[in-house]
Amino acid sequence: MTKEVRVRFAPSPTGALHIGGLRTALYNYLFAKKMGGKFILRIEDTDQTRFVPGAEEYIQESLDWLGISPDESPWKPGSVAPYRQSERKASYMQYALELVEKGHAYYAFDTAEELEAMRERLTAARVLQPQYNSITRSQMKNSLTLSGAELKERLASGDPYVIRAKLPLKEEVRLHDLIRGWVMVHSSTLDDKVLMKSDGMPTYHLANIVDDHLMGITHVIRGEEWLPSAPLHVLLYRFFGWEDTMPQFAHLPLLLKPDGNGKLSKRDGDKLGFPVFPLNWVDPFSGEKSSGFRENGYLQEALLNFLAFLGWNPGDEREIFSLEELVEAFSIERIGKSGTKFDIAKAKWLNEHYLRSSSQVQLISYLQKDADAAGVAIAQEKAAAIVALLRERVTFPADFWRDSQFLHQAPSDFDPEVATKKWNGDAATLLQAYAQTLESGLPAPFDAASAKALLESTAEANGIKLGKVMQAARLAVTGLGAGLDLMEVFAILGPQEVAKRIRFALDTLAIVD
RNA sequence: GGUCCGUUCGUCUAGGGGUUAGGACGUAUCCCUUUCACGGAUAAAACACGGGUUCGAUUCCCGUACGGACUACCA
Repeated sequence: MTKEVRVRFAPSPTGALHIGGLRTALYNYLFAKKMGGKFILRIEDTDQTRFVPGAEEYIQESLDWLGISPDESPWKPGSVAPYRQSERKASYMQYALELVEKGHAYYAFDTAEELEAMRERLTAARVLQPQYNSITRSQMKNSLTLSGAELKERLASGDPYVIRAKLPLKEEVRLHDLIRGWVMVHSSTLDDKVLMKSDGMPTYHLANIVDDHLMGITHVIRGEEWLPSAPLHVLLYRFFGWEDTMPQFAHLPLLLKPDGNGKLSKRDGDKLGFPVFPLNWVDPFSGEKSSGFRENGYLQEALLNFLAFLGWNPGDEREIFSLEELVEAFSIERIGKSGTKFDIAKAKWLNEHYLRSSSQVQLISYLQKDADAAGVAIAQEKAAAIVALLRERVTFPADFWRDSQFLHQAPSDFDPEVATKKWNGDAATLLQAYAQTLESGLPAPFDAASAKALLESTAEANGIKLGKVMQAARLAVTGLGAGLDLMEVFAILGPQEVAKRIRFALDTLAIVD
């Protein structure tokens, strides 16, 4: 039997969870469930200067909303707790020290100014990549260049220092990526990355390797932006002697801007008018607001389906997948290699699909909720009729209310273009007669069929062709030139309201024949 | 600049040495219809370029171009 699959999603609580991060979380979840393994959430808050209050809760709420809650997390600790790196702080130093002892890391005392001076010197000497590496470290202030006595003294006096990885000068580092195959990088292009910062916190690189090891992570599924540092991570596993349990890597293609160039960013959403975050978010420091898919009316099933297909496909022609179906169909092998442009039109289409397959009761509740908020009471029967008429033509839940405005309130003005083109003497004559009939009281129930029959007979009695005046009738009653089946609208409004609206139109609209 | 990754219709993609290069979104047209949608049908639309390898390359290899990521005591 093989080892249980354990994957982790490891965001930093530095703000709202980006939609790309959410997709990474989804793929981790899908893989874990597919393999019968565990999906773990670890908060990577080693940069105290970037911590943003509320960001953790935002992450949690986003995952919960999508239905991909982690099996283990800070809020649901498993056997490898804690799940917040700030709470694991105490354990990292011993690992860094272990590397120092093994000769794979060293203390460095260089100040920010000295580092800057080094880079300037190197740049002046036309060194292409000024970096702290196997060559330049010999000229810097570190435990490799300082005398044993001075090192002891600096350490004892509490001089601030970092611990850097000591990378080999010449070594081909190979790593196998589940999505990209073998990736080869020469160690001479890597620099001596900082492992422990002077504030006593580890950097991503150290914390990540140590925690993945300690938490029994079997597969690291993360964004492509980590690919360049993956060779360093492989080296660290080797330094620790953990190579035989090193997780497998899968670097996901990035989500790109819809118009082509670059990684999708927060600004794109603002600019193009669609969200790039799952939920609304207000930055606690700047007060800046970002809108979310959820509040924009996207259904969680739709966002899930949309996200899953950004870089993955099942290999056949199915497009509509529930979370369970995604789990069933998912495989890392079918994740694409190239960056994916974010196309909101597809998300809208999916949303329409899921909205239409929602229950009548659910859709009515959307309408009623918005009506309540606007202080309008809609009889349940009327709401049901509205939803039935609208369900094939909405994209978002809020459309039920928005697109049924004219059913709740008589038009105060009329589409001028339609009025000019369609309003004529015949229409006025017919509607005048129709309104009169409606006002005189009707024997039969007033439904779409009887409303139509009555309109037809009225037209016939006046020698008017119905087709010529339907648009005018629509204009008179709704103020608009297009929309729902007019007779159904009449039925919902009822005879008295229809007559009243016709009277108003007759009084308001000028006849231009 | 350097390192690494990538490149099939506008977009998401299937495919893979011999195919009419398939699907979906979007777009257009037609049908349905009192309008608009829905639905149905149809159409336009792609293998970045140049060399190899091969009987044959969109598919394999190498270059070029283009795009992207990374290049912090951020993750």
